[in-house]
Amino acid sequence: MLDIRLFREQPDLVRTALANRQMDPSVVDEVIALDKRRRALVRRVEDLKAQRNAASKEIGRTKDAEERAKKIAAMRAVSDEIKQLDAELRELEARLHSVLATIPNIPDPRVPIGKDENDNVVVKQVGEPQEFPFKPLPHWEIGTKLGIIDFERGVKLSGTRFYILKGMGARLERALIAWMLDLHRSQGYTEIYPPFMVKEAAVFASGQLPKFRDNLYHDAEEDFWWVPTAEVPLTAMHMDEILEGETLPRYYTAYTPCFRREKMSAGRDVRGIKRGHQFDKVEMYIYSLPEESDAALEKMLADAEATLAGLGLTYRVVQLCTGDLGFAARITYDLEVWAPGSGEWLEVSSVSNVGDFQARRANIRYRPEGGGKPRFLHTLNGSGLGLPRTMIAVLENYQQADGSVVIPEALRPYLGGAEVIKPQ
RNA sequence: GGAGGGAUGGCCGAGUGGACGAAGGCAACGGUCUUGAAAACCGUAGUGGGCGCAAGCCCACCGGGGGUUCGAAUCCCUCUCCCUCCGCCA
Repeated sequence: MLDIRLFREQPDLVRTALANRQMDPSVVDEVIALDKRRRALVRRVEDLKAQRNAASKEIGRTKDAEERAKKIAAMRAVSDEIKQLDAELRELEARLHSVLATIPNIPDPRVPIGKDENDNVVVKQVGEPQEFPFKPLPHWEIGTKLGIIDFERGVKLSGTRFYILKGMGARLERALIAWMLDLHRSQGYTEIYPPFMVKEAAVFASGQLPKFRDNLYHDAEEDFWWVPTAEVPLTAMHMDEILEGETLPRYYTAYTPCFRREKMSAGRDVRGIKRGHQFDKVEMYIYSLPEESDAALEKMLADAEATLAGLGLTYRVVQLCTGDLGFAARITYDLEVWAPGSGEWLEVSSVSNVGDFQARRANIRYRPEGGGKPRFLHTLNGSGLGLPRTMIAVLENYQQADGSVVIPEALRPYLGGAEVIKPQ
């Protein structure tokens, strides 16, 4: 959520931001008009309330019954008007809120301006796409041949975009999760195990609602929403809190499954395990002082990179342009890992500074050290990493001519010392 | 699922229609006293919004949302959460 003052004081900043995001800037005028009307109404209604308060006190002091009745009668009209204006005001504020709730964050000035993902900028690449003495297979073939991914039974159970991991496949998934959590713990993050279903307010806080309702699963009877990412509970965890300044920054990491309808991606990436309705992810999250959030972004990016480096994978860092930036983000770096079998760079992590955007939605503030008014803090989120695509990269990069897959060294302690996955 | 009891400021806790933004205590902060500290004493302290250059004035907030009333922490409705007991359950 953007600060309403931005619309009053720097409307062009917001218009430009929306235009750079390839969106219609006319909502800005709508917000300004609503805000103006709201303030005029507030003034009127508060004026009447002040009148009423004064009169009520007087009535309380009036002993003479007749005079009292006269005063009460006079106030009845005022009270009725207040009631009516209050109702109007409520409606107006609800509208203003719902319009504001759908306006994305303002991109950081350093973000390259661009139309879509084609204008993203590759910042750096670490490693080179590996040369194979044989034709590397895509993971769906490797997984099937090894007997560690069962697509057919996944579909039998749950339909398209579901699969079963079996034997070393399931263990590899678990090993990756455990290893990532341990790595982030060593980087200073506190491990969190959150609920996987949360209430609507929690999903609103991180920005997935109301705009991305179509991509979320929720219970039809109760207010339960399946988390599309751990970012949701990690944001909402501190909803409506004022944190002490000296406890910042706070570093959190969490594993959760993520549930997404993928309505917008219908027909895309249907092959393999690249895009499922349910997938695992280890997330990093930082609550930061505003003045430190730039540095926090650098740390988080480095921490995410360490995950890929630790697995010995070739990857590149891509800075998203304004047109490809997520709703809540001010600035985002994607990490893309090379998948030689599929022959593509796969997005395994998205590291973003969202500034105070989520903090405003979630009403999370901090009290500056030494006292003072509470202020909104900054939040950052980043995957470290998305599991299925990491799994793809591991399988495709570590595949051998004989069809086996060598296990990255870092993971071996998590797999009872096993060094290779052979057909089972 | 059934029955009952609760929710008040950072914390504890009083308050059942009229100067209550809310007694009292604890904690916090500033000061007096002290060589220093403690104790004691004095004082300051919430959040959001509107108007204003400012000083400041006003409005709202006693779990959330509605309502009754000239006036609500207090009465009514509703929702949420917590506690106790019973039932069921991994």
